[in-house]
Amino acid sequence: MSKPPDSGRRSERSRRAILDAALALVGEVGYNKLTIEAIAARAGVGKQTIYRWWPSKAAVLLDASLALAGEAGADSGWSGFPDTGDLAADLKAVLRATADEFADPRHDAPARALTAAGATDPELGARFTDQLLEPQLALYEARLRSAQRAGQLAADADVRLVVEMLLGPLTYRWLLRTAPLTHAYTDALVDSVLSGVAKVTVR
Amino acid sequence: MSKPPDSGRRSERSRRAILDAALALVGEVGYNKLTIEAIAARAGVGKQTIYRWWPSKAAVLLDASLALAGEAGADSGWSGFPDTGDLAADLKAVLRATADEFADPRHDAPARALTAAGATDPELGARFTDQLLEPQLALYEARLRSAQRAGQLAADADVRLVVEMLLGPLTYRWLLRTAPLTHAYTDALVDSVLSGVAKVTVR
Amino acid sequence: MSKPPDSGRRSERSRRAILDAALALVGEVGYNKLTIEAIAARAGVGKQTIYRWWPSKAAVLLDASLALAGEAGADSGWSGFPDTGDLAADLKAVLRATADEFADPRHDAPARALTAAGATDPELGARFTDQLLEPQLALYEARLRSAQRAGQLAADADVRLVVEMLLGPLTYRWLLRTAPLTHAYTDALVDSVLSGVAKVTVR
Amino acid sequence: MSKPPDSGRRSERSRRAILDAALALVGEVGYNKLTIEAIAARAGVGKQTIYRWWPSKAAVLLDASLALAGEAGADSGWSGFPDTGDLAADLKAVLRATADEFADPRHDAPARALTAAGATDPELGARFTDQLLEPQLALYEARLRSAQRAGQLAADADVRLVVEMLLGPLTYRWLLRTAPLTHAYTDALVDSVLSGVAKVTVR
DNA sequence: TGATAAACGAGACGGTACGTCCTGTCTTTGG
DNA sequence: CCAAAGACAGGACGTACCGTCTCGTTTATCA
Repeated sequence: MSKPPDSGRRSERSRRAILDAALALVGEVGYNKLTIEAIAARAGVGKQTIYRWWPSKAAVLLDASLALAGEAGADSGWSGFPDTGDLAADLKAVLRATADEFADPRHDAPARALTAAGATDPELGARFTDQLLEPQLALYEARLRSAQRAGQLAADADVRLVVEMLLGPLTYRWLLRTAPLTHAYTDALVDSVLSGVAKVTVR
Repeated sequence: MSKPPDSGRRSERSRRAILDAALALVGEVGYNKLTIEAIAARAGVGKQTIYRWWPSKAAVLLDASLALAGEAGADSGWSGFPDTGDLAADLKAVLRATADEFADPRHDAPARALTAAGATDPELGARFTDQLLEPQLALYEARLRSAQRAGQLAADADVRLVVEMLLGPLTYRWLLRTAPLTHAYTDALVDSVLSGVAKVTVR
Repeated sequence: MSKPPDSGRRSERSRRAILDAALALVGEVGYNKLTIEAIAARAGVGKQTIYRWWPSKAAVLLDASLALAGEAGADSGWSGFPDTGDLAADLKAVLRATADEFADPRHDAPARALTAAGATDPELGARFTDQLLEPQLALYEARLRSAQRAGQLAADADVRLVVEMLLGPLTYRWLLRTAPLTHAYTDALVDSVLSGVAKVTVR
Repeated sequence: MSKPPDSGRRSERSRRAILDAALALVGEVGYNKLTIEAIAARAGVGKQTIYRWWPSKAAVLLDASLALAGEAGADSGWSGFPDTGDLAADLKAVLRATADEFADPRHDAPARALTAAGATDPELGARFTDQLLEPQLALYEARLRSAQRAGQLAADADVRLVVEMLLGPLTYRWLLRTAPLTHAYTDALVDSVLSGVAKVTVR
């Protein structure tokens, strides 16, 4: 029966310093060499203050990424998903932006670390998925449903499957580094997903 | 000037024991808690014998997975990729088998571990990709090119992109555990990739 | 310029609870594992209330021992040192009582703790000596001076030295646990101190 | 079932460095502020190397003191206890030397630390007594028995008691710092112990 | 009889050291 | 003459307390 700490007394100053230090360090030394001790030292904080509020370095990084995502959203005024009426164009725009984001080291390092840690640690993976991933996927799904209503997407299409057809290949390339993430690639991906790759015979 | 060890004198007995111990332990305790010391103890081997031949625990696991893949191939008499002439059927069969393999804990644990480690460590990732992944991708590509020659696949389709459209979503679901890998899912994936998801208007 | 706290507002309830907790805990876990945090928890008191009034756990224990000694004195109606006119008998009675007290765990634990702490920390040692030890020694000295006036003790004897000859060996055995503290031992000690151990030749 | 380490493989170099560092540090910062971490750092040794061979910092210090005592004995060619035939003179010489030793900070600090630690920790105390103290006491006892045979000491005197009458008061003054350890004091002590302090009436 | 100021309980904080575990290297020894 | 066994220097782990510092909450004078 360990009692949870009183979050009312929590020091916001320390919380921010820890998240900032974690983000900075994961970029500098990588996830494997990231240590709680180094985060504490960089943040000017006692180790216990980290252990009091987070169960692992992965959890710290998850919160740091959430904060980063929150700021990024606020900064860019990205309230939602574009919906110009042209599904292909909208998807291409978003996938290009996503590819660019993956190319930015500030996001790349923590995103890789979390994805990898989540793949290995189911509990963390669940939190990662729920808190960071799903909200994004929901935006895609909303846009796709709008397209369905507009008659641009097959009415019986599995919206979730379509999202994964778009993000799966992109994530695959990014994570496994099998090839660079160019705009040409994401554009081709959108086209292929929408129209299929089988040879269309005259009917 | 460290001299590379004489691979002629290498003990096959120890090598196998180490790989087996690594596979067993990664299943028992997970990758993060897998230690070289435990592998050595389980294998009845001195630590130095591991350090002599592998640079890291990830490298041990990579070799262990290669050995496992070799055996699996030999066991099942899987010489190649089916080519019955029906592209969709062949892809569905292979993707079903792949999904089943991901569901087998003996493969799941090391595969997750290596994918995660490779995502974080570029050098290991490169070896993982080259030695384990690419050979498999090549089989898909060969089958797809055969389909192109047979007029079942668009002649201008980017074969590599198509492979990623098939394996990307599958890997995405597996790695992030967003949903279970059912045969219904893989079948739907193949269909969607081949025919596209956009509403086909009468032309 | 830190202001000393206002002792008028001091909570007697807390003071007693702290001293009691300290005595109880030193008996349970020993001095080395005695912590201010545990004392505070046991006493149902904030840590600051301890730090406000005592500089160290040793100081707390010293006050606790002083209180204990006060009570013990009050309980047993021990106002002074016996003076029946028979020096040897009086000393034996007191040394027996002292030996018995050392055998009582309620006194043994804090006494050992304070003696040990005082041996290592000169400042604490000085307070321990002045406040607890010297008052007792003074009683011995008074009795011995009375004996000198009665012609039972050599007029030129160094009274302080004699006290140490009585308490030194006793303390030595107790502290170093070289042998049990029996009444036979204390009796023999008194006799030996008074008459000496050298063979008395006929003169 | 933890296995004891193989003492055959022990590094003599590390052992000496640890003992030397412990002695140096206990003199510099005192026993309470002596930390295993500091000893390891000063000795250029991993902490584990200390924990492998000693259970506590007190045990390290005990071994260090044993080594010191061994050297001191070897250095000074102190083969035994003087036996000139004059018991009083011999005892005075040895007690003077003992008092001088207690005045030497190199011996004072570790001796205090061990005595205090042993008073609090019975197991350590037993080792301290057996390994360091008893061998010295045995020398006193031998000299006293020799005096008994020579008719200088009462034949029925408890030799152990006499030793404690000599060392008890000395130790008492040293440990509690009630008064300085002068040669005048040790001389008076010897005389008082031998001839007693009671007024000798004409017989 | 309230106002107000201090001491109080609670406990988060920046730190230090603990004792354990593992890393990767080096050394000894037994088959 | 290897290779197992394992000691070594190093360093991070997660925990326990240190002594300091707010937080509200009692108390308990004095205005």
